[in-house]
Order: sequence, then C-alpha cells, then structure tokens
Amino acid sequence: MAEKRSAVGPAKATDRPGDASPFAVGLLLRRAHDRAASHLAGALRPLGLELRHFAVLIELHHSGTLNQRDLGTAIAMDKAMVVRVVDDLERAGLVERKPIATDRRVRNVEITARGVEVFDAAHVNGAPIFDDLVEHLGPDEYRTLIDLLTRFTYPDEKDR
Amino acid sequence: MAEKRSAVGPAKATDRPGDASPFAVGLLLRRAHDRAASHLAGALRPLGLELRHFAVLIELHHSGTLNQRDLGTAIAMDKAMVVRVVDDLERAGLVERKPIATDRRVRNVEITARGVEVFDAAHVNGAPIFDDLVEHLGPDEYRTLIDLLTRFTYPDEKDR
DNA sequence: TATTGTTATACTCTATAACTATA
DNA sequence: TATAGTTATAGAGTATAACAATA
Repeated sequence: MAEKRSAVGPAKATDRPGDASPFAVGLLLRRAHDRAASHLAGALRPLGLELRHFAVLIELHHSGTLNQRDLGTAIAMDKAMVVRVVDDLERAGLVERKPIATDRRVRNVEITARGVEVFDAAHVNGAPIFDDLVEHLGPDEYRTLIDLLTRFTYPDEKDR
Repeated sequence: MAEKRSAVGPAKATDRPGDASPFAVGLLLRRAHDRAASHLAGALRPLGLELRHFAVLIELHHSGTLNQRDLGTAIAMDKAMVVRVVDDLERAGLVERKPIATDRRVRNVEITARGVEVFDAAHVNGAPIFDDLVEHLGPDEYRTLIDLLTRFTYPDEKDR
C-alpha cells in the first residue's frame, strides 16, 4: 500500500504526502479506536462485561457516587443507555442504585465492593492484552499520546 | 468533573490517578473520534459528502486506481459498503468504475477530474473547521499526535 | 412547567449471507 | 471450486420520543 502518488492531476494545495489530509484524522481515529476496542473488549469478555459497562465502573471508581444524569454527562452516554448499562451492572452486583433523601426522582449510582474487585481483576487479567496493545510505543510515547489525545478531545478543560 | 478520588475502598494496584486505567484509552479514543467526526462531517456536508465517501476519495487520490476489493482493504471498509459508497460517488460524478481487460469480474475505481476538484474544495472550505479542531495544539504537537496515533494503529507497518 | 429516570420506538451502521458472473 | 462484485437480510448500536413520578 501507499506505493503510488499523484497519479491523478497536477500538484495542488491539497496534494499532500501520505495521510496528511485533515480529513484523514477522522479515519485514523476511527481505526485507532477499533483496534483499541477489540483488544480491550477481549480483556473484558471473560468477566462478562463490555466496554460501556466498564466506562461506568471507571467513572464511578474515579468520581465516587453520581446520579444517572451526571454519570451520563461524564461519560458522554445517553440517559437511556445509562439505564440499560446500570441495569446490567446492578444485576451483576457491581453497582447499586440508591435513592437520595432530598429528591425522590434522583437515584445515585455507587460502585459496590464486588464492583471494585471486578474493576481490579479486569486490570490484572487485562495486563497482557494491554501490553500487546501498546508494546510498540515506549512508555514516554504512550504518555505523550494520552496527553495529546486528552487535550485534543477536551479542548476547554484544564485538568483531566 | 474529576474532583473526587478514592471515594471507594482502599488503594489498590489499579487505584490510579485520573483516567490512567488502560481501559480508559478506548473511551478516550471514542470521544476523540466523535469530536473529530462531527467537525469534519460539518465540513463535508455542504458538498453532499459523508466521511466514508471522503475516505474513498482520499485513498484514490493517494494511491491512484484500485479495484473495489483492494479499496476496501485499504480503508478497512466492508465490500458491501464499498459498493454503496462507490455508487454514491459515481452518481455524483466523482469517481468512475472501469472494467479491466484481463478479468471481467474486476472493476477499477478511479477518481475523476471533478472528484479531484471536490477533494480540493473540501480542504479549502474545511480549513476554518480544521483550524478550530486543532487550534489548541501546536503544529509540532499535532504532528506528534498523528505520528503516535499512526504507529499505535498500524503496529506492523513501517511506512504510512 | 421542568426534570429524573424509565420504557418504547425508529433509525443508522455494520456484519453476514446469499446470488451473479466470471475465472 | 474460488473470487469480484452485487444485493438482501438481520443484528447491534444509537438516537428519539413518549411516559410516569416528582419537583
């Protein structure tokens, strides 16, 4: 692949080398995500979890308790999807819904002790898969990638 | 966001700061892709194109002529999807299917002169949107991001 | 009247599988 | 028998909208 160039027409402003078209970024990100997702999904499958379940566990492990609205906002998940994913997790005993005293509409979601266990187990079991995912990047490079990606994705936020 | 930590349980091997869970990479990539895709789709909409159409144009502009099978391989697109996308592009006059002499099953896809025009116009019209997409990264940082992302995504390839 | 969470519905995307015409 | 391309179908994923309870 990528053997020929400029087979079509004269040089133009956009006649760039390789994948330098700005639009290629979108495609590159899609394929990067596909690769990461298939690796990570493989690490979670033995635990009966999918990435979207783990997104909730990560957020709860990180932020503590959140109601479903804030949880959805935090992980960019539709509120209807939040309901289904929390249903799954609650059925598995990994999170609990807790009513709050001041507003009977709201239900806080908490990670359970068992949820924390599974969270840890996923990281232990997934370590080899994760190593394979990033092995051709050095540790510094990986950190740089995460940093740049984070700033690309959340342009308005200072911390994260 | 990201105000509390360790609200749950004692410190563990996986009790990392922030989004340092390996699994968070998948989620970060998803959101990075979502942000890029919505920006770039906005740049293509006035031209009546979607990202998947542009994926084909980029590949043809870059590699010259490809048959549909190789085209699908190059951009990780299912052969059935290739048919539909090439249908759209051909209807718009941006690519042409050309039979080859040696194998009457195969149809090469070529970008047309009008396809090159639209390719260039997309970059011209999209420039402000693209600037907005990456403005909080320096040029060097953007190049680094693309480089790391490319190596992350295509671990086995030397060039690209 | 607005909001939280739930349920139901519709729509898009993708993956699969059949089908044709060639080889 | 295998392959390139096409078409049709089914499944998953996502987005939308209606709904109930509460504020």
